[in-house]
Amino acid sequence: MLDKDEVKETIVNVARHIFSRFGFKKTTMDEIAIASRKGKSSIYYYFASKEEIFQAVVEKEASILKAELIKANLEAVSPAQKLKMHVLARMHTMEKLANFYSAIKDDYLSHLDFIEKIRKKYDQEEIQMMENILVEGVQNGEFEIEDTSLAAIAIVTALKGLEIPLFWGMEEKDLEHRLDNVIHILFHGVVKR
Amino acid sequence: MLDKDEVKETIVNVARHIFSRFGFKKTTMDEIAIASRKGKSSIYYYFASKEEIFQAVVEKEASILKAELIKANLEAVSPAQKLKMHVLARMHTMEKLANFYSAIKDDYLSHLDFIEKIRKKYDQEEIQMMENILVEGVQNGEFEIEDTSLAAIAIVTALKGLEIPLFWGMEEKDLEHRLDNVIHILFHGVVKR
DNA sequence: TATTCGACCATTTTACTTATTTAGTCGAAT
DNA sequence: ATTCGACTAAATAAGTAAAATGGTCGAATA
Repeated sequence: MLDKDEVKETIVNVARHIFSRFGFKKTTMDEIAIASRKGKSSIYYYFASKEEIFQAVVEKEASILKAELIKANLEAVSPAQKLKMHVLARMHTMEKLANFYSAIKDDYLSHLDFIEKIRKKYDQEEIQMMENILVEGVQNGEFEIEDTSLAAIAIVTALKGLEIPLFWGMEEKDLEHRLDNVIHILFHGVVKR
Repeated sequence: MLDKDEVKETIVNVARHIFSRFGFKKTTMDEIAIASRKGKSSIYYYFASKEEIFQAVVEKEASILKAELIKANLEAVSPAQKLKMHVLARMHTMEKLANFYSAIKDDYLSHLDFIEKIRKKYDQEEIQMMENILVEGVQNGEFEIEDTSLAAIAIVTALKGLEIPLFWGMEEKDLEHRLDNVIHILFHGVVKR
């Protein structure tokens, strides 16, 4: 017997899959209901509206990224390795999640406020994770950073900048090349004085 | 008496202005003709099609950026200053050109091939400009870079990543903050060993 | 009590037809 | 060499009726 939250999660996963094909507008509640093997009204028992399901999917996407980043962090041992793993895990996870963002391209503007809200929240968390890595590296003697807080913001900002072309379905093939560049910047810097 | 190329340039400038409001599809040749104070057929005397005008506008946008970068380069004296001026000039120019790219959002996919072609060409030139700055800095003793070629690609890639949010009309207010981060990365590096 | 369901409604979207606009042409005028 | 008005075929917008869709409700089920 599944409890309420488990059913909700199942529905969210099903919806995530469907939204990833043709976006928000072109997905119907009937589709979600059928794919969830439920009556439409049952879906409405768990979620108040299509919008609410959509928002749950967006949160799910964000939490998947977060989970992958935490996993990468735990697997790596040294701070330098953590940094590298973070960058790689982030980009490869975003590559997977890109389906969804690419599909909701047309619906993006009408959900901008919510999506930005979620992303800002998770950005803060990512910056915090990054700063922890950097602080550990400094204590470790592996890194030499003046302002870890600013550096964390700089790195996460750069990573966010890199992910966007992914969403719009361009230049995916260039991902590895871009990653090399980013890691090169982070590890060797570009201009040393 | 204006010669042919001057008239063409006038038309392109007028068209650039009009395309920047509502994009490609929602702009009519009659509008362009009226705004150019010409008959529609006269426009067709100078350009074979609406598409051709549009492409000329795209090239114009790219060449404006290039001109601004060259100007910034000439004004700065030291390589470090050139680097900083390049970044600032690029972002502030892109902020101005963002109108256009923001307006053609809906038409972007149908002109993707041409736009990408133009951008790739100018990217190459920008990377070359950047490498010249870096090489000069190394000779100067101001910079210490292992691979100036790779560094140039890395910097330009990072700048390109940063410009995209601008096109979609988001986070413009964060531009200065983002710029600070980028300059911080470039000048101080992030992780020094 | 917690959950599922079918029947139902108001609103939105689609499919289709018709009217208008638009990209592009052509021959004459300057 | 350049401009223009009149013209056409094709694309787009406007209008409308039919279908689909988001969401509700009360009864049924477990």
